[in-house]
Amino acid sequence: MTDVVTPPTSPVSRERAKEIKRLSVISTARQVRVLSRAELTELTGLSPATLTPLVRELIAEGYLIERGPGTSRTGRPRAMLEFNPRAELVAAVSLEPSRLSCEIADSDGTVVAHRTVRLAGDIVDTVCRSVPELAGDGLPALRGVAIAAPGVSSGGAVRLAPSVGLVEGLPIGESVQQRLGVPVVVDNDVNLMAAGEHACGAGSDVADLLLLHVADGIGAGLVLDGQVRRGSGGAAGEVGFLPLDPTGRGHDGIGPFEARWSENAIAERMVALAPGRRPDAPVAALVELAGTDERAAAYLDEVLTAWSRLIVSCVCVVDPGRVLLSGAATQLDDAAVERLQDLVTTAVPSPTEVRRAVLGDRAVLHGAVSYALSAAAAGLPHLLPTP
Amino acid sequence: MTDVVTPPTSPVSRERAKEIKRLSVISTARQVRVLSRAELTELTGLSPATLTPLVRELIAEGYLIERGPGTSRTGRPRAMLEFNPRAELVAAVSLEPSRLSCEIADSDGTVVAHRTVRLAGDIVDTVCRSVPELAGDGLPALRGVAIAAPGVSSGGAVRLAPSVGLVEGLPIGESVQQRLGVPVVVDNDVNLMAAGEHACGAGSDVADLLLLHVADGIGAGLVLDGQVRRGSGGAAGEVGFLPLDPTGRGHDGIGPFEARWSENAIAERMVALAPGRRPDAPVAALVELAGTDERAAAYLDEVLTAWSRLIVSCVCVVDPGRVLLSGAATQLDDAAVERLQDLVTTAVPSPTEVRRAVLGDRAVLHGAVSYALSAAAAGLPHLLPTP
DNA sequence: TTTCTTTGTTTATGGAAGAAATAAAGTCGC
DNA sequence: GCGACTTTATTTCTTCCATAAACAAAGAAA
Repeated sequence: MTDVVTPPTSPVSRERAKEIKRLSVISTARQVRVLSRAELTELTGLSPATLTPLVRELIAEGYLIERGPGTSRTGRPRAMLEFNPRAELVAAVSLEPSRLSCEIADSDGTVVAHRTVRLAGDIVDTVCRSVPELAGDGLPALRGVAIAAPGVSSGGAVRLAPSVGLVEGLPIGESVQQRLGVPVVVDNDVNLMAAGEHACGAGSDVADLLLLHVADGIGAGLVLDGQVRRGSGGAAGEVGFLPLDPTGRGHDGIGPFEARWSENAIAERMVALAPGRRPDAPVAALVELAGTDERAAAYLDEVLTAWSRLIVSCVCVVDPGRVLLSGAATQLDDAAVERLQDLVTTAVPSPTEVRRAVLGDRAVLHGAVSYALSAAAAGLPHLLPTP
Repeated sequence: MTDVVTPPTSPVSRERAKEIKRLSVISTARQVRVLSRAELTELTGLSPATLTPLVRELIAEGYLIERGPGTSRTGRPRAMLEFNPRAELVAAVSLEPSRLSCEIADSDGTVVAHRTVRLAGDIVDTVCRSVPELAGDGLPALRGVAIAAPGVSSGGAVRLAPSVGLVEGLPIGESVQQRLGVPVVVDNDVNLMAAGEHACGAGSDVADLLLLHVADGIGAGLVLDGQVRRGSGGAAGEVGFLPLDPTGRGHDGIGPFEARWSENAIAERMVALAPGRRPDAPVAALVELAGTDERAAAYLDEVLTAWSRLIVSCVCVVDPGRVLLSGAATQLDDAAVERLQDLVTTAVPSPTEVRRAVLGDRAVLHGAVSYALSAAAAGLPHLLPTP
């Protein structure tokens, strides 16, 4: 919410109108992938007379590629146009403690180049050197940069930020934007995952979803009405702080709830249940052990109950309709997911689907792509029918 | 999210452009109230050449009234234009068990006419007769109708709906819209209150807020990024179902939490604490009694703690930044509000302001006005997700 | 009065939207 | 194989509007 000063830009200026039409065509083509001018006429509502020169322009710019005539039963065959995903590149930067991973992807989410660098010196500087290097001659096609930071990214408690050297309130996004000249979005990694699953994962068919990510901590990403919602201080989804557990209070960086039910906590408990080395995938190990060990089964049920209360809380507040399990929670098997679904259904006033996220590691990347592309279209009235 | 059959409307057609400009001017004038054409040029970005005929048109339609020349230090004095709130009327219909109250208000929220009728026969029919009657010769200025229904209004559990004779899934909004020919919005009364406080109450300066309404039940209304968010099934804000209380489960129409901490429950407890007749304003009575009676003070603290856990839950999920106390919670005195604020602050990761709502009974009305005006602006038939 | 300053209106001009005619490129019927 | 028909793409032409610039209005200052 940075646009406060009404810029003296007219609402329907010539440039804006042109921009809107361009984006309308590009965005439609991005979705449909291969289509004819006739289809563009139907989908965008633009007249053929408008489209002819516009499409010519987009072909010249490399957004569209003219393919041969398509099949047609009758009449003149449609000259097919194919959207060129390589015309739009996006950089996804992931800040981790002491490392920085950077990926260049096209608008399909196909990674064109990637690199991991050690984090030394100024973050902004590192990003601004890495991205152009990696993009290479594709740099002119760069449409946006999305930076994923662990923890809360803007305002609020920047609890994990110090670990990657972020100074609170440092306008890292703006700095990078000014130096690279493209839109930059900085956000929490969980929010990006939610955006990714919404764009092309387990939530692509709905407008609202909640993604519950279980890792070292527990966080949620919220999509409402097709947009990631961050709340006033960017702390939406800090569900680890939910007051579900009467014991334990205070916010010394970790919420009372997440201390007990995070992947870490489960791993520790697993060591107690099945002595040996700490499992890499503790939840998967727990699920497996629960098939034979009674104590493990009981503990699994405890975990599911705890998570269900988390989910129920979220559902009661925002009614997302769909909840995606991410991170360690993905390791649950079908039976466990179904159990979780039952626990939620009996406690909640509105029908809610619980399922696993599907993008895994690639969720953040897809979210970054989605962010960067929609950042390019930002500032325009939303004119496209949501899929 | 019914996939609306993509209307072949072009994104920047002539009509749309005109409509956008008109709305741009009207909405600016509505905010500023009295301004000159020169100010309109600055604020809307439209050129003087565009404004001259447009303003003339709006004057002819009664939206603007030309006043005398304003004061000016130098140069030609500005001819002031005043926005005429009476040019836009809005109907707010409130469905209650067995009654239906209907108000006609201008865009200031000033009530022009009101009436309460007993609910007999078809609701749609009653509404469609009452509104035009009440509007009288102002009917052409009617811009929208907002219908407030108790409980969840669409999809989800229509728990209170049967009490007002609603059939589940009945498209009451569409029916009225077709017969009256203006945009109609149907929503939960708590959502309308939240919209009202956001438009011109205790939340007019922020983009996000959560309104906690305590009455027979407990419900919350959620505004995120300037819009009321209803969730996928319209059940967002059903905070009475939060799993905060280990005891009591199941959703037989009333959440486990709200059964214990609603106004009703407090009233009953008050009768036990101070034998006599059941107080009209139990929370106010409790606050007063707590000054002298120790048991009352303890109970008040219990209530505040319970409410604070409710608030904390919501804040952790959506981080609204501001929480407004509505309904019975408005009866808290400053000290109690401050206590609540403290309880919330210590348990929450993000700074959050707790204060009383200010519109009281008029919140729903102002919300209805806000809804109806923005529905007219969006040109959307009705904003509710169809189940 | 003259001149200056700001405001509002009117007057060209270019350029796009919209509609319709035209050209293109096939299929189908005979 | 040839013409009629169908659908698609482009071009043409008219109309209308955004932009800009010139112009008129209405007072204040000199």
